[in-house]
Amino acid sequence: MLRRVGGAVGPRSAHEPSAYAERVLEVVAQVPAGRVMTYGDVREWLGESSPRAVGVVLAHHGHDVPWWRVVLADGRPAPVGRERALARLAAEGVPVEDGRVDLAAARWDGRPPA
DNA sequence: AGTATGACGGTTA
DNA sequence: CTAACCGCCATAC
Repeated sequence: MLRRVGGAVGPRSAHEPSAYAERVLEVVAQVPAGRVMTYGDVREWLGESSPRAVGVVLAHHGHDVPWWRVVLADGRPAPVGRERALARLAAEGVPVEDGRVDLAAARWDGRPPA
């Protein structure tokens, strides 16, 4: 799992992600390349929270996780950095059509790829 | 401590 | 098919 990237695991900045936020980041970090997940799916994995909360967490602490693999329920990337996300997704081989990910084909069911 | 905001989702019009 | 509204809940101020 992707713990801190800054080296030491000890004391970090004052704005350390809460346990809840880490849980969200954890899930997103597990999404394999070439696959995507919706905010609602992440929420389902967590068993609680709400898609909005997931978005807020990613917006503030998603810098270290493949946030572009988390898309809206309709298959479109989040409004912020949508271009960047589409480029990344396409590069990973995710089926994208007219700015929308083909969820039927790329939606990750949470099962290990291998 | 209370209020406002936001990388959303689903329903209704 | 598109547009608008409400509900949701952690985070920021």
